[in-house]
Amino acid sequence: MNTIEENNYINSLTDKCPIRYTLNSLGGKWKLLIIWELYTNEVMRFNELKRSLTGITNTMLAKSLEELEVEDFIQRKQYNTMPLRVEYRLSDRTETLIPILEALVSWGNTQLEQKAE
Amino acid sequence: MNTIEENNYINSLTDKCPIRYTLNSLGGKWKLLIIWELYTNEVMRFNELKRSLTGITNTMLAKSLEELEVEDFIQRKQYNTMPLRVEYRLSDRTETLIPILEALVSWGNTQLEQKAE
DNA sequence: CTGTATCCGCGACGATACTG
DNA sequence: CAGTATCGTCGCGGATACAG
Repeated sequence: MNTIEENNYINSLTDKCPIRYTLNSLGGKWKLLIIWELYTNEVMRFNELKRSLTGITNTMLAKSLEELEVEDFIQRKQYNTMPLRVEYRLSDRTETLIPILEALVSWGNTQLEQKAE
Repeated sequence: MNTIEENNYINSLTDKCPIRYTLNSLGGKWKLLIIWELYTNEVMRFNELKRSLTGITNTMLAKSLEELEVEDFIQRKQYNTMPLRVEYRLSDRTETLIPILEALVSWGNTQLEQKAE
C-alpha cells in the first residue's frame, strides 16, 4: 500500500466500480434525504428544506446542495426579488434514480416494522 | 438545537425514517461492497474478501464484517481446522436487498458510461 | 489464516456569527 | 431569505504490529 501508483489505482476505482461511484456522489449523511424531500415536494426553498431535514445545519445543507447541483442531481433557480427567493428541484437525470430510492424506502420501512415486533 | 430532548429526537429518526435507518446500517465505505462481493461469489473467506476489496485494511474489513453479522446481513461460519478457516455468506434477510443493489449497480454503470462519452 | 490492539490523521460534520 | 465565514470536534477509516 501507499505508493503513488497504488493510490491512483484505488482512486480510479471510483470511475470503474458502480458502487464506489454511487457512494462517492450520493454517500454521506444528507444527500439521499435531500433528493427524497425534493421528490416528494417537487419544489422547495432553502429554509423549507432546512425545516424538513431535522438536524441539518446551514453549512451542511448549503454544501450538499452545491455538490448535488454540480453533479446535476438537482437544479437551482434564483429569483432576485426582495427578499431573495431560491428554488430547488430534481434534475431530469435524477428521475432514473427515483425507482431505486422508492425501493430503498420501501425496504427500509419493512425492516423497521419487523424490528418493531 | 443541542438540548438533550432535541438530540434524542434526532437519534430516534433512525427508527422512523427508512432512509436514515438504511444509511445507518449500510452506510459507510465498505458494507455495500462487501455485500456485493458475497452476492456474486456466494461464499468467501476473510483473505479472499480482502483481496477483492482493493484498498481495504484488516481493521475495516473485520469491523465491517462484524457489524454486518450483528445486524444479520451476513453469516459467519468458523471451522477450527489448522489453519483456521472462516466462511462468510449472505443471510436470508439480505436477499430482499439484492434487487435494489442490482438496480443500483446497473444505474451506476449507466452513469459511468455516459460520463465516459 | 483470521483476526485484535494500538495509535492517529484527516475530513465529514456541526455550531455560531455574520453578510448581501 | 439564502446563504458564507470561521472555527471546532469527533469518529470514520487507515497503518502497523502482533496474537491465537
